[in-house]
Amino acid sequence: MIAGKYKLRIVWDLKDGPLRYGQIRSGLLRGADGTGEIAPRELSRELKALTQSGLIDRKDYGVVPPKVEYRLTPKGRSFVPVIAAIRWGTRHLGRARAVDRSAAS
Amino acid sequence: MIAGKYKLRIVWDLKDGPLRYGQIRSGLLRGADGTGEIAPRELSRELKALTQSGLIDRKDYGVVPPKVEYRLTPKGRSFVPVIAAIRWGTRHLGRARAVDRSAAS
DNA sequence: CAGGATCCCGGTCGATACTG
DNA sequence: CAGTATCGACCGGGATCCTG
Repeated sequence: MIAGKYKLRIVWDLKDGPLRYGQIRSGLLRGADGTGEIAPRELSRELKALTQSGLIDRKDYGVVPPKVEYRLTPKGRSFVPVIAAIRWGTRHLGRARAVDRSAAS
Repeated sequence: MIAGKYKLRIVWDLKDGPLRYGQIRSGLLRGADGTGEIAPRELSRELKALTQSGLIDRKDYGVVPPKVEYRLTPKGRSFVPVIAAIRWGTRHLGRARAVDRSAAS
């Protein structure tokens, strides 16, 4: 259900409110230089999978230029504490990648 | 660090005490009929990775026939609650595989 | 008993180009 | 802006056989 390289990070990034496709994409940058970002195809697939799993919800505003927002469903929100636990663990076990701009914890 | 198909289950199974190679293997059976168990190569690799990550500890008794025990390190033990959180989540989100013989929770 | 060696399949993910 | 289409590399993992 949460398999995939970005699913956890996506859900985590959505915990503070809805984000648009491009915003999610920006949040997943691997390098500060912009190289090696997530391929649109990949982001699209992960979002689709998360939607089908019922963790997130897709809202298409049906306008041009396109505007689509993704937000957590209740189910998705119920999963956030689990991710928090994972993050807590990883932070204490070394290895944390700490790609967190929200200065939580 | 916990990537891999069996790592979480291995750590989880070790939470109640040390287990020998064969015991871990038995605990990972996928079918009750014994078909499709984990390949020894795979178990070996996951155990090696977990050892290098410092989550488990390998104790070789150096006897014949071979006897090797694996146990959690403090670091590994500190990770158990995280797995518990994951299990809690999955149980509440559907999808739980519930391969649990310890009747916990 | 606890692994190592070998072969190979399939899924995941990356890069690039294109579009309503 | 929010995706799709296409091609291909990587590698996790399965099956089987072998060994100190």
